[in-house]
Amino acid sequence: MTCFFQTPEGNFPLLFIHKTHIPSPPIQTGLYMRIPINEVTPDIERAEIAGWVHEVRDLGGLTFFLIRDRTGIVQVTIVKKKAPAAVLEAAKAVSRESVVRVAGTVKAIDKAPGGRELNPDTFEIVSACASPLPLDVVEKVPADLDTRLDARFLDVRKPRVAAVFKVRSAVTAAAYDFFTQRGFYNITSPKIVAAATEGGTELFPIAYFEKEAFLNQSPQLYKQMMMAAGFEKVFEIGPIFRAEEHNTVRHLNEATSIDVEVSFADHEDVMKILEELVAHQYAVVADRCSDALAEMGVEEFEVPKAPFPRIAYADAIEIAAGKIEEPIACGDDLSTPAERAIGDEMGEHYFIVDWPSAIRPYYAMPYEDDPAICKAFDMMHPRMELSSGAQRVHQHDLLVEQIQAKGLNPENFEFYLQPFAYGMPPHAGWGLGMERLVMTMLGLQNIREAVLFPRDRHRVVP
RNA sequence: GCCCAGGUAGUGUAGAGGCCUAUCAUGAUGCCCUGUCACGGCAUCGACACGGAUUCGAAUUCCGUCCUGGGCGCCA
Repeated sequence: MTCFFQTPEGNFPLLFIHKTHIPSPPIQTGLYMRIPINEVTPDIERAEIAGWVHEVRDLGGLTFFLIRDRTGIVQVTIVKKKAPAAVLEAAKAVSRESVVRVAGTVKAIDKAPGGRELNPDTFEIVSACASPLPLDVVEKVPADLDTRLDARFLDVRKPRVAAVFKVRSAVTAAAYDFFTQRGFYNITSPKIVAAATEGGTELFPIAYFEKEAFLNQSPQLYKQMMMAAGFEKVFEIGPIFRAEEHNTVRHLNEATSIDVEVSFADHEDVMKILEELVAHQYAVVADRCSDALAEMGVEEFEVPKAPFPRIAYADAIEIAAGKIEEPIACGDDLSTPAERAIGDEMGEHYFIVDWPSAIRPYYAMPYEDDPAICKAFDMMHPRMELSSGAQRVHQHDLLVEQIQAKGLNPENFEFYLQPFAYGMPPHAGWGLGMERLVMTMLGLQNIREAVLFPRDRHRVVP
């Protein structure tokens, strides 16, 4: 028997609406007529909710249940002397984290969390939860990250953990908005590829029928092909795979990349797009995710302002040399301590520009007046690198020359080089690491906390 | 891959050769409790990663294996 919740036409309660959620009428499905828990307010008479048993406090004649759904938590109070026998029976049998359906009258009570509680005439166990739980959802006892990831579906039941992914969802949505408004085409490139045309990072080999194939490390080459195709402005948000055996708090073997490529543009043009995107994503989170931020205990959420400062690679090296013990010179890659030292000095998002051509990929465009440096850049958060990009070499012959200069064989780059011989416009682009963006935005200590199901050197499940 | 630190009830911990029939908290189960909000009280349940060595005696020392965390390296 289902209890129906009557809502006056056009008069949905608005008191406790989270900004992250769109106010919604009762959700009628084949199974239920329920309302989100954050819309259970003192000014409605009846409510039917469905959710998980967050906590139980049994005082004898009086039992308090905290019931949780994705929108919030409400207290359900059962008075032993007054409640129907069926309610008492279910309330006695139910275990924590079971799914229940509860319907009854809503009362305004100061003593209850949120100033309201539900006195049920219906209390139904929809799906019982086994015991003991692999981890404590209420967080009276903390769990190690490894334990949490092993039982991730339970871990993200914690409102504090779920908040990370509400923010991540908003960050993704903000990017789609941003690019769509600016006339970018959204593309999807293949993740199964035949060869490692870029060199550098290691690839995961896969079995592809009778052929050898790999998981793609980056959509880079495909973005560039779409420049030759005349799409002019493209973006893609998708997975990338790196078979590096790294073991750090800021590396993943499967990550999400926000990738952009723009024709008739140079590195400065796409840096502008990048800084404006990041500022926009922060602004959207600040505007729409205040509840999620509060849930995580983020008190000061500063939206970075574009433009971000630019610092030349040579000057960055100088800063690092003055701050760290190990020797560092022009032409070196930035070590982790060097990166951190420069970040401390800058104190905000910034770009490192004018990199030596020798330590950037062959497709980075050298400066015409000084080919020793190139039009490549990294976009940094004080804690780490978030993005790298460049104006690309679009001249076929120069590209062949640069491939050879890196000690690579142009014959292995046939499918990459072909578009460059048939009218390739000048173009520039970048890739931005989604997980690092969310990690630095929220001050997470480990990048794995920014991924639902992280893939690292040792973890392939769940 | 290298270096460091670890692996004790479901979860998080105490433990430094005999004091361990292993601490505390949380949890689960039972009983008491009508306004809790980390509810409270009483009782019960539940663990030394695996293999080997040293020793009269090992959770504790040593070796190996597996696993975990952190730092570094690697990283279009």
